[in-house]
Amino acid sequence: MMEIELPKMHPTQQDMDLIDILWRQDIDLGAGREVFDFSYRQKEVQLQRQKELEEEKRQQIRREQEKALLAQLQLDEETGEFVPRPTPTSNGLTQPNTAPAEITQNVAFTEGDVDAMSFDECMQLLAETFPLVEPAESAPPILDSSIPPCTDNTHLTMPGEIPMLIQNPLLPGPIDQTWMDLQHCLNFQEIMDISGYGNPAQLANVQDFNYSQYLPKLSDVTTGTGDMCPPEFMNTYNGTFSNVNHMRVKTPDINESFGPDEFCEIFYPDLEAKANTAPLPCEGGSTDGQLDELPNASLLKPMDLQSLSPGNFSTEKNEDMAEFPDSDSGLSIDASPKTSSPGKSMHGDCSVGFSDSDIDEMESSPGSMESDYPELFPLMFQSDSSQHLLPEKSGVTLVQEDNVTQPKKDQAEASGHSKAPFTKDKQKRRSEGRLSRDEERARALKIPFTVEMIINLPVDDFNEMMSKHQLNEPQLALVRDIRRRGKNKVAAQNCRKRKMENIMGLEYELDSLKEEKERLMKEKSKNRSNLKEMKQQLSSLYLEVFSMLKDEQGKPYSPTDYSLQQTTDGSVFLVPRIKKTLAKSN
DNA sequence: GCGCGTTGTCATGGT
DNA sequence: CCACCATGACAACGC
Repeated sequence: MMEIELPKMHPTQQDMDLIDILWRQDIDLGAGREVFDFSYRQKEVQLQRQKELEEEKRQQIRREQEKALLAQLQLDEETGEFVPRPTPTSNGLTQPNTAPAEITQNVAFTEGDVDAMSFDECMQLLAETFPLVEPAESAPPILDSSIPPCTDNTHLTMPGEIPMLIQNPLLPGPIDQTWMDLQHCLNFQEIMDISGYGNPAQLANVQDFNYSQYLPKLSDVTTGTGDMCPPEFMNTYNGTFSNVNHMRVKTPDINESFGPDEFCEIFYPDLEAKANTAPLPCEGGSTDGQLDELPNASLLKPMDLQSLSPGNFSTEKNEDMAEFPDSDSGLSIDASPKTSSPGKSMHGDCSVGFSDSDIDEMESSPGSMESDYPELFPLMFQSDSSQHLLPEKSGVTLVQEDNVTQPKKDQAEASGHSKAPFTKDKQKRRSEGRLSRDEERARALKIPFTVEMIINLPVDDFNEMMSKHQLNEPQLALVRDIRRRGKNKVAAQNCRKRKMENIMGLEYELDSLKEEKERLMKEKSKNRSNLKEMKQQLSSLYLEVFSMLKDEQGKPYSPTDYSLQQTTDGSVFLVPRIKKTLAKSN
């Protein structure tokens, strides 16, 4: 429908299907945009009466022209439609009312190279245009099922001979208006979009396409609208048919056998059932795209990185030192500097072991270590970047050189240590305890840098800092491992944050897609109901037109024997259906 | 003691 | 080749 809002996000296939359907609906139903121009239609209505007067004068001339045109048509036995013949003939086709058996349906109308459309084709077109309702809507039983569906819905053209036929002045004004309404009904959904559903003023002000020139003569047209049309349609066409309401209904047979309801049931026997049960094409369909509207940006906004302020470490230093943790992660103090994996280098000759007594000793006098190595402190201020990283306690952890030569704890020792009874304080601050592990190791190896510096200094500064100190292999290995672990820890934190943000974004996206699906489902349901109503009104109008068509004997035309065909230029033809059966009998 | 979440760490692959 | 980053996997820890 016109009120469809284009998805803000990337259109999914489901969206595109629906849009395509609705787009075709607007185009294929055979009306130009000007049909819905209210002012244009008003102007046309005013001109209509003048044209009617002129039509009276031209009626006689048009009759003769009709004879000439019909003479150019020949019966196609396969489709029962008129086929333009190269050379005019003198048969009785010029009087279709008197010789209906000789009128045939034009097969060319149904094969795309002509623009005439029968009512059957209109219904086929509707069924094809709205696969949501029914993918392959069966033709009504009373219609010629052999008529192929019109495949070229948008570019129907008239053969060269047909324009001569449309000059036939056979239809009085009311029928003319009725046919305008019929075309209007074909575009009913567009009308509803423009003026709201069932706006009688709009519906009545349809433009004059001079249909009356192309319809067979209706010398005794009567109206049965009061019996045949739904109340809303009577309201819609009160103005249109005001000049013929006085006429007496003379087609009770049609009313009885082809009332609007019955007619609709014939044409759309399972419309409602299928509309309710037809699987939704979007069910389970992809819902790709449409994500632009998702405010993922805010959700995915990177969180602030965890503060790496060295002060955090300093505040816990005493506690951590008091409870020197296990070295399960191991010291990367391998004899070989190439070995960077602490777990694999645990058993190096440079490993440092810490006993509880050692821990207590370090805890007892942490500050004394700084005083023992005062010459190392200036290093902390070599670079600007390192200054802010300097903890208030300076983080310099130095131990006696002999500790370096002590056997390093291996993994088993570390695990055994971890299984030793922990104090409650340590259990509270696991992270700080883990973080202090590297500090303790650095202190054990007398690394003259803080862990924060080791981790956070840029590469150049870090290398410069390292170059200014002669560190042995265990110290270099430990520094490298501390830096590696520290950076990896931050990376892991960022990675986990991103993961959580992605999860949140996906959850939000899922909610948005669910809402979009629900909205589209409601829209589809509304479109289906609108289509159903449009078809019903079209059927009613079709029957109403038939009720007013009379032959020269005053007999009504039967919808079972005749069908109405309309061209894109508004020309309407009354074409008999019976030729198909005759052709089959042959 | 078990389950679950958090955190640190390692291994690995990519840049 | 090295440094760095990203990430899965694992283990320790805390609740």
